[in-house]
Amino acid sequence: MRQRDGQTRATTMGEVARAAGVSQSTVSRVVNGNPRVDADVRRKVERHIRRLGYVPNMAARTLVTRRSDSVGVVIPEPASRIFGDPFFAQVLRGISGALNARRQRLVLLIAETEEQERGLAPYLMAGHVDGIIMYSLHGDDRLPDVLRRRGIPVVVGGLPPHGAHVSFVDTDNAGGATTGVAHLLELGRRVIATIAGPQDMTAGVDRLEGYRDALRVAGLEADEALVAYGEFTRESGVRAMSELLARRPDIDGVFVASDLMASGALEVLRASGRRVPQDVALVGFDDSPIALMTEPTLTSVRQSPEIMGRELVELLFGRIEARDPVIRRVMLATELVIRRSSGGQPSINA
Amino acid sequence: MRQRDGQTRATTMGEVARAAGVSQSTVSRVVNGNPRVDADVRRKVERHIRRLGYVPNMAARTLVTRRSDSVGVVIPEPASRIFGDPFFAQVLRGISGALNARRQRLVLLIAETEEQERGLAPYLMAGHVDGIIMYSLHGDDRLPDVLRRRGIPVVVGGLPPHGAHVSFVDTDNAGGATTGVAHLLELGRRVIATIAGPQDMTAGVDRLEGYRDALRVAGLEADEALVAYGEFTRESGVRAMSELLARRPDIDGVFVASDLMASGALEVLRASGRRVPQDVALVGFDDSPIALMTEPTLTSVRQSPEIMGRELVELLFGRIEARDPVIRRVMLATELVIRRSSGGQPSINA
DNA sequence: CTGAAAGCGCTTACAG
DNA sequence: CTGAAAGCGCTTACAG
Repeated sequence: MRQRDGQTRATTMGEVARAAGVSQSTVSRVVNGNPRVDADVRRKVERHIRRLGYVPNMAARTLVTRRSDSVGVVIPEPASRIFGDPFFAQVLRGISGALNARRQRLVLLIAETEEQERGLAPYLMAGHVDGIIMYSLHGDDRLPDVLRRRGIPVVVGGLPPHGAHVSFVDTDNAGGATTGVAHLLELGRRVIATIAGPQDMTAGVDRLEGYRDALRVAGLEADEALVAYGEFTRESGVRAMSELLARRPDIDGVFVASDLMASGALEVLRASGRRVPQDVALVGFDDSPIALMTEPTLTSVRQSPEIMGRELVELLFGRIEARDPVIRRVMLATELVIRRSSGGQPSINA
Repeated sequence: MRQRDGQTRATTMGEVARAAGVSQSTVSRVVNGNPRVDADVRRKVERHIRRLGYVPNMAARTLVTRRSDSVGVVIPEPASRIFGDPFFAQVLRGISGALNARRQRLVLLIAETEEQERGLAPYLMAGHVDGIIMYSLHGDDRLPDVLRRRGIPVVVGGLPPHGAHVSFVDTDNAGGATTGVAHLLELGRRVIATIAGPQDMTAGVDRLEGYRDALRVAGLEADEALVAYGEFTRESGVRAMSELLARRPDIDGVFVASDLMASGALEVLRASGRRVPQDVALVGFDDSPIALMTEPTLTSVRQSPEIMGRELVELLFGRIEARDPVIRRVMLATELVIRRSSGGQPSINA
């Protein structure tokens, strides 16, 4: 049915019903796979649905069922990180795959500023999504809690900075960092610096804690001159490594809280005339595709962003479907992948 | 209002109306910023809206206005590429930013298989989105045309493989490739190979054509032994470079149709004992963040994925709002950014 | 400027 | 197994 504006008006359920000589209720039952429909009637209705190109109107359905079959994914992160760091895309892929399997849609909501994030709240509460996944939370982001209080199912990737009143999936950041630093210690490094992540994110805090734990266990005293901070970007890795070298030129090992920052650190080390790993051994975090692109390739703590995405979806639907009020915490293990930047014995899976 | 299941039932417009002692029509006018409302009445209604935490139900609104205020973004691409190649995220960012500015929502639809893509059609036609953006099209993807015939506004990133019946934004792939190869020629290279992209994508075809044009203009004869094909992934770059070296060990320049493939090619060149750029000069395409991570850094043809994203949104809303039936083609310029992998005089913007 | 009423296209008891 | 009817929460002529 063509209208003045060239837009094709969609066929309605009532039209299908009339064409097939049945009631609208029957068409609805056929469309929704209700088994209590006579096989012949079903076939007839299906034929007319195909012939007329009928597609159910989602808005009408949502209005009555209160299910939109879509999930909002909120990433409060500025441009600079989202498109530089493979992590975001990988988590998103995990989410997308799991959602596809459930025939649910993904509404992507990137909030580059706090103001934009605040603007999201009304939308998220308007029933356009059945549940919400957030990840890469900063500081005291109140949105998860606001949504939860509204009764909207929400789950979070990464331990929320101010504790969790919602279910979340986290990586064993501290454990992973400890393993990375322990590796450097085993290789005989003794002046081990770290480039930590942002301290308003638990991933940043926990990886730094893991670094400190490993040194403490090894009986090495903590030296704040060996700690520099970045924002999980390449440029901040460049800056942080320069600072560290200026403060402690005798550094012989560096644990960097992300591969992207490690790639920046590597550049600075090389520019300073140091050989990696001979003079300075380097360990990154993420085991992202970047780890294979640098020269030398990066030893890195592998996390599983795709699995995190998948688990977030499972957790969310636990809440949505079972109305499960329990707060669940899923912790994902890490694994050290040894490559050339540390000079260790390469892993099989490197 | 708390229900049995702990879900908070949303306040309706009627409840706000009753509380404020006005009609539902008036509340609707206030919510939608209709100017024909008495200032005092408006204030009173707004107070009750805030007090009750009223948020309009999108499904109900969509049902009558036929506008969902959301846009579907369809990327028909397997996992391997989407999360390895910064290009996708960058285009997405451009789209997301432009959509945010218009207060429109982004429904992300990743189709990893043709079957999944087919499954998208009913959803896209169910009125859940006001328009559709597709990019990274392969082969004879019929979806844009199917949607167009349904009267659904659709625009495409990259020239559609089988010609365009829809508006699109494309990069000057051929021109960019020609510039890249001309750069190698100017540096005195004479045995210039190429790693082309997939030939079921116009970006792949056009960049190869640009390579051939540049050689033809220079009076060099075409040699198919100098052409290898990849799929815009790092691994395919590794494979293709190995093939090329086996066929023509005398190669002294390579134009690679993407930075990700170039990073793979670089690894093979280095492993073969060749120095880059002294023995083999390398030019990539994209000027993605990867170009800065390799050693040496990559000379590359810069394209503007974020601008592509933004332009796609503009084009789409031209269709949606003006019911503009004209097919528009937007062509984005490229720029050669010279870094160390080609051994040329570095650009200021490198 | 304001309100009563119809209608958007579905689903879902309810009755048969 | 099938149908008539109510209702989901809005917007929008229409009348005043």
